[in-house]
Amino acid sequence: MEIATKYNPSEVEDKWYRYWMEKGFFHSEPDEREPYTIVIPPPNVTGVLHMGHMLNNTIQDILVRRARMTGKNACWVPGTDHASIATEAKVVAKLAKEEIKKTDLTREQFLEHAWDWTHKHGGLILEQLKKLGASCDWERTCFTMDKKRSESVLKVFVDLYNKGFIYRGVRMVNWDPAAQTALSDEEVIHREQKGKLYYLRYRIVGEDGYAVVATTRPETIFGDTAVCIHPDDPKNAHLKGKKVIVPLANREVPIIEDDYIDIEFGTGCLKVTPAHDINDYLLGEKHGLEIVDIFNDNGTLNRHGLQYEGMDRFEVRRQIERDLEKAGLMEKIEPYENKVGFSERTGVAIEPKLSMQWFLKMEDLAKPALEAVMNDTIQFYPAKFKNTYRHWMENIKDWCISRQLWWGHRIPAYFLPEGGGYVVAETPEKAVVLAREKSGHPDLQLSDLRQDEDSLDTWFSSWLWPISVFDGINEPHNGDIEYYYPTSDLITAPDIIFFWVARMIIAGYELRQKPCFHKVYFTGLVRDKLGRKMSKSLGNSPEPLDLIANYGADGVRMGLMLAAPAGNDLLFDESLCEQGRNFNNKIWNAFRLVKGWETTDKEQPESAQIAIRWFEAQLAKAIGNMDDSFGKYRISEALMEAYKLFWDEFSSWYLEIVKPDFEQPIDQKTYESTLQFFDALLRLLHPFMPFITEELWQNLEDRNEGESIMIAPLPVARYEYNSMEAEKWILDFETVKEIISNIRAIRLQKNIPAKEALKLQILGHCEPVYFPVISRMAKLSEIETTREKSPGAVSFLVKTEEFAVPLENNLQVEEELLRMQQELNYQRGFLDSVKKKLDNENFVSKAPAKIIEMEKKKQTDAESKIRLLEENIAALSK
RNA sequence: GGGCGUUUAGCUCAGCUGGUUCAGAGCAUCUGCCUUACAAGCAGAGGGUCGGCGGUUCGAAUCCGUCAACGCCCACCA
Repeated sequence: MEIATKYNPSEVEDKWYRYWMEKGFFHSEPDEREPYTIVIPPPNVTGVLHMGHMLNNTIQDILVRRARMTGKNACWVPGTDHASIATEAKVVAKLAKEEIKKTDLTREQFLEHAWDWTHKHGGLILEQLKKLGASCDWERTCFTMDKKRSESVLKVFVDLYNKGFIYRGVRMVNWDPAAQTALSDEEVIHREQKGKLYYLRYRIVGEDGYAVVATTRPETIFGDTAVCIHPDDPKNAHLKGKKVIVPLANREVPIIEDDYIDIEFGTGCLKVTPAHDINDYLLGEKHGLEIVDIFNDNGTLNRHGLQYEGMDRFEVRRQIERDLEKAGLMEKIEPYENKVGFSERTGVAIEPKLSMQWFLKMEDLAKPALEAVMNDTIQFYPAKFKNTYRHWMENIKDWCISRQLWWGHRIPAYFLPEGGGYVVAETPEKAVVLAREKSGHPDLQLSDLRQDEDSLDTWFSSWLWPISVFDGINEPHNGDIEYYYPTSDLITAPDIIFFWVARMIIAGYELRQKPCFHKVYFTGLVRDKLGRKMSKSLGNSPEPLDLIANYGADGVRMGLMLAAPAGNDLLFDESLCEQGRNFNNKIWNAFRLVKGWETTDKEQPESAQIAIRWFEAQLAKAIGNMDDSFGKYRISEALMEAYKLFWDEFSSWYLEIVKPDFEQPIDQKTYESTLQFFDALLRLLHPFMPFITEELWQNLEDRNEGESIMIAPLPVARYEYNSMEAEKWILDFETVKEIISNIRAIRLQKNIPAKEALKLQILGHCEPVYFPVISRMAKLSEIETTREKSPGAVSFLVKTEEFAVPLENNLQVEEELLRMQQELNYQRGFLDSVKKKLDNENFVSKAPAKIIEMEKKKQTDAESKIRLLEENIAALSK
């Protein structure tokens, strides 16, 4: 069979993915096996794959594939999120290009456009995941706004409303003037801003002079309804009880007193704008101040802004600065840095705004969810996120769940024709029934009711995800939810710990009285190799599908996993994919070698027997180490274990030992063992690199239709983890490797060509059973056990045993002497330090016996090494 | 302003409850090899006073204190 010298991923990836799909290997149904469940963090329905998705989904796929191979019934549920703000913004932008304004459309018309857009661009990201090899159960694909999920959302809303957790009220909320909707606190990002601190003069009514007020937002003066000072502030005491005139607006407002004021800040005078600042709002409430809202929903000033009406808030700030100066009402301007909130989605500065919104009371709901994480019912990896979580949960605020958007789940509240009352119901039909009851009008019709215009925060559907994907809200006792819930692992990024993770846990306990998952693995952020966040604007994010095209899906997966210890950000560089690709190639070539062998019934060489015995032990150890690493979610460590096992132990040592001479056949026994090892290695590697392992596994032996490595069991170790016997074979072999490496080093130093066979003299002890291996790997013609080495032989020590390689005309005696002298000096120094320790009475009396034993062994070893070196030096110097 | 975390080889990171897995791994680097599985490779080698200072201890990368740098999260001082 002719096989190319390089692995070509593109030739096999699609083929095997199709095969897996056709055979239904990804699909799961409840059965008697233990379930292993992951729900995907649903990406935005119209989003495209980025490196964060690649990382996140690679990890999920590794865990799912591994679980499947350990005999669990693995189910990975995929799906997408309707992403209300993001998607609505995209649709609005698209309409704008067609010169259609959202305000010109009815809700129904707009939604039609939005669904068109969703159907056109939606789900692309899921297709991209298939290229990565994701073994999702595609038959279970969900969308947060499909029928069942939408019904679930409404049902939960009604349920929580009826339990008294949901209320409606006027509150100060974060207003996004671009999206023109309220946002939750979590959707606001605070950033340090270089701005100015303006000192404005408020003329005192009835006398000369001013109250000087410091503000960062002079454009809000039109909303001022008071100026506040500290009651104990001597420098502003003269203002007590007076009134001042708001500059430009020429309105009189009272001076009020409150100890909320920081006397030291600015002038100690605060302008109070209850409509546009949360603190001012609270002050206003306390002092019964009027509330003047000066902004339109889009961030321009309304009629209260007088001559500035219709201008944008920032434009007004610039203009008002000039106008105040002109009017002589600007005392001074200082540069100033403060934190300003920005919309996570649209990036514009948030406007605190009073408005009527729907809220979810969080305090009681949060309690069991906090408890579950604190007592490790739900475990976080890494655990440091427990702190973050606790802090948030202990200070949790009510969740503003209404959004002034159309794309989303419309709030199922229906207003009565008169009196401002409303009813909450899952369907309009039920609403009518309730409305008739509530209003006392039995002939009330649906057309008499007006449904709330708002829709729900996207996260109000995402937080149900682990339940809703199994339809556990609509059908709380169906077979799927009973079997798959609680889910096993959640793989996500820490930036949505509050948005999503915490709220899912809350929902899990409130709606099912159970955790929604057992373990949460937080991935790091994917950064570039300079540590910068990958972003479109920086242009430093590689295109995932291009990477796959260049390095193969397996190569990219490995590149990501090599860089990704749990919880740390990973500095991604394409060279990591190169390393992944190289590894693929290594596996490929090992396969070429093994498959090229012809077998014979001749006897098995001793060296092969030794190699097999050793590799079984090495394999067992690696399997144990990998189990251990997976148990701790140290996936990159598990991968590195497999990587070294395949490359170093299997390829460089095992295969090199058993490899027959050129064009010679191999004995049947060794061949079979080798195939078994290869099979085991492929299975160990399969979760990391599904495609190449399937391709090679299918060709390693004759397979039947319907067989696949992805449903094969993981290899079982022949020895128990850390078994003494296996340890001995491994340790012995380490010594053998060291002997071989020493001989190879001598060969290189002395410039002896590979073809020239060398002789080895063993002066110390070495088990003869290893002679064939040493002879073969070091290319020896003879091994001799002797008491005296040949003159001119180069000697070396392995542990405390001496070996020598006799050389015909070794001219570099000087060099040899120097090397030995250096080694001697080192050993003497080492011996001194050990002796010093053993002479220290404190050490001998306080250290444990085991440690003292070890120190004594160090001493005797060093002494014997010194003796040997001294003898050798003396002999050479003659 | 509070809280958390990081600092170990050129780079990315392991080193759990102090002692032969104690100074490690991968990559990169250097040297020699185109040795018929693989140059996307093989063989060999070099490289760190474990951020600084102080303390506890017979013994500290590991525990404590302190300082420094960086990162993240939270917070309504205009």
